[in-house]
Amino acid sequence: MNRFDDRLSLLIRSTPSRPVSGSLFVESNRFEKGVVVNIGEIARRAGVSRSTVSYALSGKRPVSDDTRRKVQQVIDELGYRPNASARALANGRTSTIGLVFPPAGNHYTGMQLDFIGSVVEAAAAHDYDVLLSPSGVDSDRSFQRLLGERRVDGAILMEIRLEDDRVEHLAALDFPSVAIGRTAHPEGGWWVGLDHTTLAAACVHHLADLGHRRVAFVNRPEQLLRAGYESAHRGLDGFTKAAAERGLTVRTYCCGDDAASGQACLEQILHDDPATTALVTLNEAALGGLYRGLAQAGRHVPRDFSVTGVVAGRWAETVTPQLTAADVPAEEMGRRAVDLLVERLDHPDVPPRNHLLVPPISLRASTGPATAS
Amino acid sequence: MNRFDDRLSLLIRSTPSRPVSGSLFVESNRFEKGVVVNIGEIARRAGVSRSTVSYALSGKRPVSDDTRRKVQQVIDELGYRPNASARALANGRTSTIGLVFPPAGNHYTGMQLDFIGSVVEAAAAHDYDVLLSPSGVDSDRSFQRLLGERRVDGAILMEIRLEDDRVEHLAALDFPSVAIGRTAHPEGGWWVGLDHTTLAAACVHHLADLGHRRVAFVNRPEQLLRAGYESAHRGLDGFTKAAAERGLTVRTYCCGDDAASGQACLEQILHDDPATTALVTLNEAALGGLYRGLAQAGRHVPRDFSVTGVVAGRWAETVTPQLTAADVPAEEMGRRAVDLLVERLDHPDVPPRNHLLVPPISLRASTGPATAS
DNA sequence: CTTGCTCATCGAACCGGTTCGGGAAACTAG
DNA sequence: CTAGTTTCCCGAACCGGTTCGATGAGCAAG
Repeated sequence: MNRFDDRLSLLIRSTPSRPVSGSLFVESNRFEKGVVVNIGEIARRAGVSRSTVSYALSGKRPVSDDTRRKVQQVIDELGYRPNASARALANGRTSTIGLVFPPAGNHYTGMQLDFIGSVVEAAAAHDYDVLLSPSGVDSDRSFQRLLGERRVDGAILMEIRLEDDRVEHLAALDFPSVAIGRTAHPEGGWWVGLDHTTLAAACVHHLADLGHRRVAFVNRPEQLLRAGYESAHRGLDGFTKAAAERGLTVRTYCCGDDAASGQACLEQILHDDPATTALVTLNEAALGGLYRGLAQAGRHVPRDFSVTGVVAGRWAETVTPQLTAADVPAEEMGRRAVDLLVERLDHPDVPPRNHLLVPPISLRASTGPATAS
Repeated sequence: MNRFDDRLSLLIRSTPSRPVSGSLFVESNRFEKGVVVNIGEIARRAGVSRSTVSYALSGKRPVSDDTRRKVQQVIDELGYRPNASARALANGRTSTIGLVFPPAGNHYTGMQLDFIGSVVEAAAAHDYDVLLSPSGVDSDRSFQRLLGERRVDGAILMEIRLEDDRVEHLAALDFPSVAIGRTAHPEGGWWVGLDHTTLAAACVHHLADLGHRRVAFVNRPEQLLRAGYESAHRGLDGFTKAAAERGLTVRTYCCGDDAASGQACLEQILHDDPATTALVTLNEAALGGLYRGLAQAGRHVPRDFSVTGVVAGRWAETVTPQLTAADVPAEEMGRRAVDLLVERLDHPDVPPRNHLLVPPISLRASTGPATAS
């Protein structure tokens, strides 16, 4: 049985399930009147050659108005759309970008969701599709597929580590990619970053200005810190230095990405130093648990205890009282990453560009002056 | 300048940026020793024909051990991976599934994130990639790309409406797809659904059993209800019928997908009927706001007021007190949807299958007996 | 009536795989 | 030694587009 028979049998098999005639689905290019609709069929019906159809569509060479109209009419009639694989094979571009993020083993946070959403929308605006690749490290199979099999024109990397083999690898290959986050040596790279150092420091200064002297830092899980996640490290750095500068007494904690861990972490904090009056956190997912811990310990926020940190704005507003925090502009970051990548794809020779964002602290309701103890 | 020159210029241009020699990246099949690595190159180096290489890889015809070893050795040496577009063109399968979800105009909820994550992981386990398509309705450009241009082998649809043109369209085309959700007439379709009717009713019975007589229902945004979202409709139905059955006094509300709307909604509830002692919600994103509204009204949960609903478990545990709720098994639903789709792709002739899930109510800390008023 | 030029179109090659039919070599049986 | 099988591999066609060089028609200038 050759390939065409196979195609026919497909047609025949599908027919009984629902009559195809009558309802004209312009999107189908397989079931139209029992004919395979490809560029050759369009050419035949329009009475021109395949190349003419191609040029009529792409506009890369002039085509007379008459034939363009005729071709367009046939295309509309049959609902023809050029096959993406064939096009990709011929011109070497897939019109797809890869979005690389770590697998969900460690739960997704709300921030990641915001990134994904904004990347998809921004990509759609540029006529790119987005292929998701759950790859934490360079050697993941999914990552290999993306690059080795040329499934995407470029990639956006999330959850960057200070030493990130994925970033280095792509840079060495000169493969078009943009990182959401900075490695330890971001010079000459393409990325969109958040200045976690400055933001964490700003939180410390905010609390110090309010008179807090004993402050805890709630970081992402230890496993991520050990893996070298940049936000965890830079945030910790900024916190530590600013706290030293202001002469604060501090303790730092790692905390799992879920509510239960947050609650446990808060209990630990108050156990280690009951005189603690404030905390700074990077851990969005633990926030609910931290609040719960405070409530159970009888500490009222913000009267007895102040909470702040670096969190996506949308989630900071979910808790009660709303969190005073440096709002992670996830939507903007995703959009900018796509814009950079598209620019890089369109102009392969432009020098690397990047954006380092430093959003201000949004004053909401979770911090207040330290009460004399 | 013909295509090969173009390729060469690419090579040349990329060279100065970083020396390629020395570091051997087995994933690259473009920059290896200045030679394009495709199946022909493998064949030449192994001293066999292209078809032999293909058969050695696919195993669709026997190949002698000697040549197989030789071919494999060359492949390993050069880090060859077959081009996905070419393969897709030749055998008509892209090894990609499309995940169709509405654009973020209406914010993403945590539940959607869980779906996306689990679908991506399950797909990876079956060696499929996932292409994201932000399409609410049939006519979206992104949806057209997916199908018309044959970018995917099959699709998973999220956020199903009772009358959903996307579902009907795909069914009419016999295009392999699985819905996460049920239309009004789900018979004979492929889907994974949640029995919102039963779950909402279970919430009502739970509250009625605790003695509550005046109960509010907080639904998804009105816009979604009008659009016909199945969860909003079926949930409302189940709530209304069960409440009638138990003789409860009820009011139903629509509420925006964010904390501020939740707070406003709760104020409205207490304004409309201050004697209300409990609510049922489907609106995960508003949950934080509902809690905040209750706190500000001086109603303690669960002593003065009970809250329950249908919410992804992970998010029910984020609020304080933790929500007693029917936990949406998002992870399981995503996984099952992928399993069904893969089955359908592998065996085009098996009859439609589906799963209707009815998770139990998880008793946590947000409901309690009604206090005599 | 040629020559030269522009414009519109065509045919063929190509992208990088898969698949089918056929054929040479090796092996078996008579 | 010949005829029939089996084993392994090759060449060619094909998937559905894009792109390049060539060609012929139409037209203006000489």
